[in-house]
Amino acid sequence: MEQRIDRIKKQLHSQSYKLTPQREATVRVLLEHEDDHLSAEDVYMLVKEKYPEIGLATVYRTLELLTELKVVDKINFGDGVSRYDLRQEGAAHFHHHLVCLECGAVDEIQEDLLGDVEKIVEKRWNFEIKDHRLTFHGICHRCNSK
Amino acid sequence: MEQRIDRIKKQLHSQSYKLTPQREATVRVLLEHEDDHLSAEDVYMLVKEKYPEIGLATVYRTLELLTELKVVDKINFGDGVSRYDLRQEGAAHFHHHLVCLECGAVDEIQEDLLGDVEKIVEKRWNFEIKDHRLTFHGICHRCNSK
DNA sequence: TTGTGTGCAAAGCTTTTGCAGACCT
DNA sequence: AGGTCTGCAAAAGCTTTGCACACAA
Repeated sequence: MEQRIDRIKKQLHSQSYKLTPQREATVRVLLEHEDDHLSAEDVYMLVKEKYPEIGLATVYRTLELLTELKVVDKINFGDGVSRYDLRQEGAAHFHHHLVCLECGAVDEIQEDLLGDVEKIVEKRWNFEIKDHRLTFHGICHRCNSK
Repeated sequence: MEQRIDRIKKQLHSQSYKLTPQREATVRVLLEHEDDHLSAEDVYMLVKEKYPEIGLATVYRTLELLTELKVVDKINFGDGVSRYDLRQEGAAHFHHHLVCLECGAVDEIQEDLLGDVEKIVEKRWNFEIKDHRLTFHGICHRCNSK
C-alpha cells in the first residue's frame, strides 16, 4: 500500500505534479477498493468519510490526472457514468471485464486473453494496437448456480 | 434497403409497436449511414433534413426502442456520447471496433475473432456469455502510412 | 374512445469550468 | 510574488420526462 502510494507520488513528481492531501486521500480510496469499479460520485463519497472538506470537482480533477498518468483507466459500462479502475502495476494491457446482466456484478479477468487476436488485427487490418477494451455481458457463475 | 425496413417493421409489429413515419425516417438514416457510428444528435440532424418537424426526444425514444429490439447496438467510445450502430442482420454477436487515437476514425471488424477466447471464459470463469464489446485503441493504417 | 406516439419545454444527471482564495517555495 | 491546487457555484453537455395534442384502431 505505502509503496504503491510512493510510486504514484514519484510518477506525479516526474511530471511536476504534487501529491496533495486531497490527491492522496483519493488514491487511497482507489487502492482500498481496487476491485470495485467506482464512479466519480462513489469515490467522492468515500473520500469524504476521511476528508470531509473535499470538493467533488477536486475528485474529478484528480481522477482525470490519474487517467492521464495511466494510473487508472476510465471505463464505461453503458450506464451513463464513468468508472475508474486502477491499473495493475506494470500491466501493459487493460484487463477484461465480465458484467452480469442479472445481478450487475462486474468481475475482472487480469489475464490477457487477446494476444493471438491482436496479432491477427495488427497484421490483417494493419492497425497498430496501443490498448484494448474487452467486456463480456452475460450471466455470472453465482447467478447461474442459483 | 426496402426489405430491411420491412423486416424491422415486422419486428416492431411483433411487439405491437408501429413503424411511424418518424421511426421510418430514423431507421432510413441509420441504414444510409451504416458505417458511421452516429450519435443521437447526428441522427437527429440527418433525420431533420428529410423530416424537419421531428423532435430530438422522438429520436432518442426511437433509438432506445431499436436498442431494445436489438436492431441497433448502443456503444460508447468514452467521449460522453452514446453512439448507435446497426446490427448486421442475423449476427449473434456484436462486431468489433478499431478506434484511431490520431485521426479519431472508427473502423469495424465484422468477423468474430473471439470464438476461442469465449470458450475459455465460459469454461474457466463459468460465465455464460450473451454478448461482448471489443474495441482496440491505436493507430490506423491510414495514419501509419503517412 | 382508448391507447400509442409526438413535439416542446422543462427537468435531471454527470461532468467541466470560472474564479477567488489558500498554500507552498 | 508566482505558481499550483482547491472548494464552491455556475455552466455545460447529453438524455429523460411531463404534458397536451394528434392520430389511428
